[in-house]
Amino acid sequence: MLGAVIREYIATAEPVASTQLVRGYKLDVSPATVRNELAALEDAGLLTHPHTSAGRVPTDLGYRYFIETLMPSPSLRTDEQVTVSHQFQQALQDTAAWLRVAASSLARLTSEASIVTPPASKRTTLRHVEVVPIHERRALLVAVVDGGAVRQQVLELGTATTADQLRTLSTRLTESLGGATATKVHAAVAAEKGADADIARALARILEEYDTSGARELYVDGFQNIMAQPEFAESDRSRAMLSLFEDHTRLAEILPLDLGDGEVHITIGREHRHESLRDCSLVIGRYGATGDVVGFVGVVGPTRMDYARSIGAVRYVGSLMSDLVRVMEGR
Amino acid sequence: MLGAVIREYIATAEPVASTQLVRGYKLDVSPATVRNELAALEDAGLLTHPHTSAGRVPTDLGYRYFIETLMPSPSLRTDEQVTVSHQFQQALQDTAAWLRVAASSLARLTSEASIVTPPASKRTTLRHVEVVPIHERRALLVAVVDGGAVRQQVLELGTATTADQLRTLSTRLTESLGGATATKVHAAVAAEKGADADIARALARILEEYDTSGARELYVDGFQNIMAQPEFAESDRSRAMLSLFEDHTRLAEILPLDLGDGEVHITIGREHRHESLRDCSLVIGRYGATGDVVGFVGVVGPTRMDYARSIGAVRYVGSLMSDLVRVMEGR
DNA sequence: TCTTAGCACTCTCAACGGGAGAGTGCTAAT
DNA sequence: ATTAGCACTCTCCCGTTGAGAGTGCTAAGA
Repeated sequence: MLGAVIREYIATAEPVASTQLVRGYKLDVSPATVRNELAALEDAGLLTHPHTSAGRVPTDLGYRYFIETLMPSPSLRTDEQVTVSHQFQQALQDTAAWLRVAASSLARLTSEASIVTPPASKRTTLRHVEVVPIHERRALLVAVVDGGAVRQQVLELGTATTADQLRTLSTRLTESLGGATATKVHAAVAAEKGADADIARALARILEEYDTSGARELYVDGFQNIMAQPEFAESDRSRAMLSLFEDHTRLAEILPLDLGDGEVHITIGREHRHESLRDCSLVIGRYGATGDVVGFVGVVGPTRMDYARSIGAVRYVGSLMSDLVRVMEGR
Repeated sequence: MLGAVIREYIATAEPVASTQLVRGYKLDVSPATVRNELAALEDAGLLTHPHTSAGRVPTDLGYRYFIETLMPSPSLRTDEQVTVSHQFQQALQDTAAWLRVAASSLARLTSEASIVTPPASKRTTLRHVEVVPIHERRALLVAVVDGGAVRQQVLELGTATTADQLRTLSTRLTESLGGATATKVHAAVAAEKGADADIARALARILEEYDTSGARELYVDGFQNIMAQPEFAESDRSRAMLSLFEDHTRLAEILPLDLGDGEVHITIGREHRHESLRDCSLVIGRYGATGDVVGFVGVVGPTRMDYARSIGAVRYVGSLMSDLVRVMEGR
């Protein structure tokens, strides 16, 4: 019965009436009987109604109970999986596009807003260092880190340096610092002298930036999907959410950093700490390979959301992202 | 007088009444006189009023006239320039952060939404090629292009290859293809054989992607600023705009691709082709160095916007971005 | 004991109307 | 050319009203 109310409410966004349930689900009982049942569910705290003569609406607790005991097992249709997986194949070459593709796939699959963070690692290691000449006293430091991400930085060189010298330097740095963590690179700074120490310091900083597990970057897509929902009709609702996502420093407060691999974490309505997420639910999954490299994919929408679908989509896209990370790790 | 109406309307978002002008600007005439003048401006098409007994509101044409003849010369205060320039200094090292910093600076300066596109070039040249080993049969192709942008791509290698072989290959590719445009790289594909031809093809594709002048990427910030404005109280207004910015393929329709260097292009309300920008104005500037490398910085807001401020901010941030591009070009 | 028909009750929502207030346009006087 | 005075118009707010929806309760029936 609770399932029927939730299904109906998800579809219509209107409070569900007793007669509506009898008709819609061909129940062999009268509306009055249904009303009794609904009243019981309301006493249990799983439903409410906005005013005396309105139909029933699920509470946050109702959704929670539904998800944990009644919900059909979440999975995508095979053809949807194929479509998404195909898009990932296409983006396989261009690593910069992965996160965009993940976000847009999730948004399209669920018709909600999606969020994706880049992979971060607790102990990022350096894979390759290249110093590319720009000018005789200026160069671009390109660092490829474990997981395949590339970071670049402009270097001001103290002395004029030729391309050949830079190439030698690159080779040397890659060999001496390849596989090193931030702390190891820091240790190596002492061994280097003069300008090279500056470069080592810059590398250490780059690695450290990756080590901070809080995501500094966030890919959001499909925000307009949820803005179209009636619960966001007043623009200050969506504005509050948008401001949360535009301010990347507050992101860590949302992400379930202790999430296990392959698990999906769901927060519903008032379970959130943030006032602005009061009427929203988050479905967040973790991706990554060894447990060292970790990123998040998720879906944001009104509490009235198709949880089975969202969970299925988050799981699937998360698994695809994990595959990509594994590819970049050389497995 | 037009200036006074516009100033007042920008500040209050309410239709401006004759008495309000007399009081606010200490005019030595009666409200009736002001009304006569306002009526004349309305006949000229520079003002309207929403209904008979309401104050005056500027028309798109009114704003246009204001900008072109009456507006105070747009520039930022020195301390604001210093603040922004300082933020750019801080981000100087991390090239990936430039665009983010530009977008957030613009948003903060103007309290509007800001848009920034990455620099693109009509004839991108290759600066450096590096093939980084991931696995014995898999590598990461890292290409540094003219302007300092870095693109990466996963390569499946036909045969097992050692790190040393890849290093030699990188050096050879950098030397033979350094400074080459997409077409030249294409020509070189023929000369290469086997797996190396694949790599060359990938490089050519990367360069071509940069050559398409339409921006594929867009940094947006401060969207919540304009959502707070009364003209966006109904959420479908802002939703329409958001959908325009989320769909990057439609961006080229907005950007004034033929804009001269250092110029600022302004479109007001119904001057836009897009229905969803009907009540918005865009202030867009171009940045870039030689004219080869080109990107856009801009501000989006309601037509009721502080144009002087927006133009000043766009000009200044644009010039800072141009400086950065010049740095990356080695000058 | 469970179900259900019947009915009173409550609350929302849309439509209507009137009155206050704001601001204009016009006219006539200076 | 300016302006005082005034009628006119339109919005906005507020209270009222009636229809409609849906419930809760009660009492009768299986």
